[in-house]
Amino acid sequence: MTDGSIPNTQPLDALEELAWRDLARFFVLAPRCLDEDLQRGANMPISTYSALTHLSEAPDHVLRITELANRVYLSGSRMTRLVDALAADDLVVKRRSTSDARGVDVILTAKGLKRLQLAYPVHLHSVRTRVIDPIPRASLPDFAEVLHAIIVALGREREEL
Amino acid sequence: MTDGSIPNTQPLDALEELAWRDLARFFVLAPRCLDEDLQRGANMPISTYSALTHLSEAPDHVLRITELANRVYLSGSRMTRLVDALAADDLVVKRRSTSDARGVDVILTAKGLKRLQLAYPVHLHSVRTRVIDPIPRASLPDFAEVLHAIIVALGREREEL
DNA sequence: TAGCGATCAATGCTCGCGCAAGCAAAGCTC
DNA sequence: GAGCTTTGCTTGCGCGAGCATTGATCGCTA
Repeated sequence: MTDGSIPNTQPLDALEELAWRDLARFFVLAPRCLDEDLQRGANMPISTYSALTHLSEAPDHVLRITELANRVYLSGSRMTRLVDALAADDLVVKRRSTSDARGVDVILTAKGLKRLQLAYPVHLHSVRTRVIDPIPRASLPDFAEVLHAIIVALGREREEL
Repeated sequence: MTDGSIPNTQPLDALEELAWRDLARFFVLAPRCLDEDLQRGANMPISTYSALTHLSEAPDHVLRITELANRVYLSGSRMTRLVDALAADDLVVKRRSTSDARGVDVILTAKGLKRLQLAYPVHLHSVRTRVIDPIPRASLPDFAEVLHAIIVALGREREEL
């Protein structure tokens, strides 16, 4: 807090309570549901899909492990192992960075791209069906804006308690 | 699909993409953030908090393990172990159900209630700061409604693919 | 240029979680 | 009421994820 006011512990009113319950349900159910869809339809976990996607969007299909970890919201250690697994399946190639000998370049292979292209429509359909299409088009702009405000608030963590 | 149309794999437009990205960030960041807050402020993981809350709201502060698992969105096996841990700390008591010898009643103790009451303001403040307060009051009704539509869509899983 | 702190990745470890199997009790059907 | 099925919980196990440590390298500064 920048001022000396009492921390906000006003109980949630009925409407806030409702919104909160659904938000909580959302962040429990959504990941599971989307992951299951992708698993069933393309035999691929979301973490893999996300990593491949970010690689496919990167210049030359190359990213460093740390950078990839940041974008996928995984820890560095986890990404090391994920990349190892992908490399074992020839979906990516690991190569010592030439410019920085500490770093490792992760390069998407043709096989990896193919695999991603196969999974893409499955995931897209899943996201549409489960999440996007249920949002009435007219409500979308407002919804996106509110959501963004929440994300920003989540982002500025660790001030006060 | 009930009709014979092609599955919806229309790529997301710009606005949908924006909303989707923030939703995805939300369900990654929100649980972490709220869990960290509660851990730091009350030394309690969210799963424990949720279990204790549901118990405190149940008649006589009693719930069966399976029922508790359903409400907290955990598997039965996980709940068995969680309840064991809570029982080890005397926050709950396990007792063979009298009406159904297969079942186990989980009963919130005075100590458990006390512990919950200590954690409550911490979590409330966390939820307010991170999530609820960033929502402009005027947008709340619409937001809640849209969110609920999404939850419903998430709920009716496993039709088509 | 020698040294020091910061950064990148790899590795060992632990934890949370679900699944599958097992067991006991309950319920159902003939 | 004997057997099959279902339900409720427990237990063994594996997987995904983060943390802490280590080692190599980089960059900055005296």
